Amino acid sequence: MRIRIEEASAHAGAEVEIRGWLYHKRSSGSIHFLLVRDGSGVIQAVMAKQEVSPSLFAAAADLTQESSLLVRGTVREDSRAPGGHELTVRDLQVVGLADPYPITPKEHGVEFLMDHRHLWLRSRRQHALMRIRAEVIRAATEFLDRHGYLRMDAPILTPAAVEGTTTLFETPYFDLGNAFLTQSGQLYNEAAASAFGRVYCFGPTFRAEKSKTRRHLTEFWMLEPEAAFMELDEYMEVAEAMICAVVGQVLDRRRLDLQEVERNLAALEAVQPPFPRLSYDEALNRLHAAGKPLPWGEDLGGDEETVISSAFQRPVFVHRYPAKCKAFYMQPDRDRPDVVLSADLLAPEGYGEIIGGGQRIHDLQLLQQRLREHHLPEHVYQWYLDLRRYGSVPHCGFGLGIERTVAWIAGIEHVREAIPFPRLMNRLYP
RNA sequence: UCCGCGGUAGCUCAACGGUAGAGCGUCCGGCUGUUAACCGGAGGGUUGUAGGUUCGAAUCCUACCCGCGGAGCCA
Repeated sequence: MRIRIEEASAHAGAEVEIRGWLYHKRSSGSIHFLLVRDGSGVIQAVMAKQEVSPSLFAAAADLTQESSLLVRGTVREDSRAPGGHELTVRDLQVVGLADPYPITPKEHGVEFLMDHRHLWLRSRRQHALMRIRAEVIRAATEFLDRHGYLRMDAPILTPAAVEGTTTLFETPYFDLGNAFLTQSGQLYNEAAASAFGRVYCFGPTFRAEKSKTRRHLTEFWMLEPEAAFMELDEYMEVAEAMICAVVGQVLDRRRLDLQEVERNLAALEAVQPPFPRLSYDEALNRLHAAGKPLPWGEDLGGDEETVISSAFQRPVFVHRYPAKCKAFYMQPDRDRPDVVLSADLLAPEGYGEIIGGGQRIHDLQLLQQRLREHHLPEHVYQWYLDLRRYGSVPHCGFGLGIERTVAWIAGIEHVREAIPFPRLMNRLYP
C-alpha cells in the first residue's frame, strides 16, 4: 500500500510503499540507515545486508542526498528511530540519482541558502515555516469567511498610486501609457465594501522602496478586509479577534512546526483579548518616560515601536496618529481634527507593525480637499470619489502583512524566510 | 540614499607583514543500530576586482564591485 510518511504510525506492521527523496544517509558497513522524506515527514529506512540482494545493497550505498526513490518495506515501531517508527526495507527503486547536493547537513550562510532557495525549501525548518504560513493564511481567511466577509480580490495592475508617498513598480501597458503594480487593494476594497458590505482581498502587493531591513520585502502578501458601516472601535475589535483566531489555530494545528523552529509557545499563548489600545499621545508619553522622547507629529520608527510593544505581552494598538503621518484618505477625529482615526497593531517581542488601517473619509468635500493637499490628480480618483457621491457611509479597513505575521508567530529573525521565494531590493533570483 | 561590518577550498571559518590551514561535503577504503554516526586516506585555492607601499601582501593604503546588518519608508 502506498502511504505518506505522516501516516506511518497508523500502518505499523504493514507492508507499504513510500515515494520520496533521500534526506540523509548513514551506514555502518552492513547496515544502511536511509532518512527518506516525502514532503509530509521524514522516516528512517533500514536496510540490512543480509535481508536484500547484494546488488540492491550496493546500489543503496551509492545513493546521493536528494536522490528520488521508491521504498517498499514494513513499518515498525522502534524507539531508536527518529520519529518512533522506521521502515525495514525490502525493496528500493531509484527514480533519479541526484548530483552532489549543495546544501549539506552543516552550517550555511543566509546568502548561500537564499541563492539555493529552490532547494532550501526541502529542509525541515523551511517545511515548518511554510506550513505555519499556510495555516496563518487559512486561519485568517476562514475567520473572515465566518464573519460574513466576501473574498473579492483587487487588481494587481493599476493606473495610479493608492498612496502618493510610496514608490511603485512601473511597467509599459499597451497604448495606455504605464501601469503600476499595486501597493494595496484598499481603494478597490472600498468600492467592493459599498457593493457587498463586508469584503476582503488577498494577494501580492509591491513596494519599490529601497528598504534593507528584516521587516521588508519588495513583494509581500497582504490580507485586507474592508467593512461598510464600521467605525474605529469596531475595526479594532475585528482585528483583535482575527489575530487571536490566527494565533490560536496555529498553536492548535501547527504545534510541532512551532517546536521545529524552537518558538517560545508561552509567548503565543499569552495572545488573548483584549489588546492594549494606546493613543499616539499616550505612546509619546511612554516614549518620554522611557528616555526616548519624540516630538509630536513625528511618525513612530522601528526603535519607538520596539519600546512600545516590548512593554506588553500581547499585541498593542496605537491609534489616532497625527494626520500628517498618514495617508490622504484617513478620517479625522471629530473632536481633534489634527489626528486621524487610524490604528496600527504592533506585534510583541520587537516584531513591530503587522496591521495598518483605520477609518476612511466618507465626506466628498473633505476627500477632495485632501487630494489637493497631497498634490494628487483628482481626475484619476473620479471613481473613488463616486463612492462618496452614491450612498457614502463610515467605513473601515486594514491590511495584515502575512510575512510579518508569520515571522512573529514563528519567531524568526527575518521576513525573507516567511515567503517561498522572497523578493528583496537585491534579490530577484531564484 | 546614509551609517556599520564583511568578501580566503563546494560550504562554515582560521591564519592579521614571513612556506594558505581546519571542520564538513566530495572521492577511495573500513565498520551489523546509526542519530549533523565514526575511523583511515585522497583531491580541492589567481585570498572579490584593479592599482599602490614593501626585500616580501590574504594581511597595510586607495578606488571600485558584491553581500550582510541597521536607519529612513512601510505591512
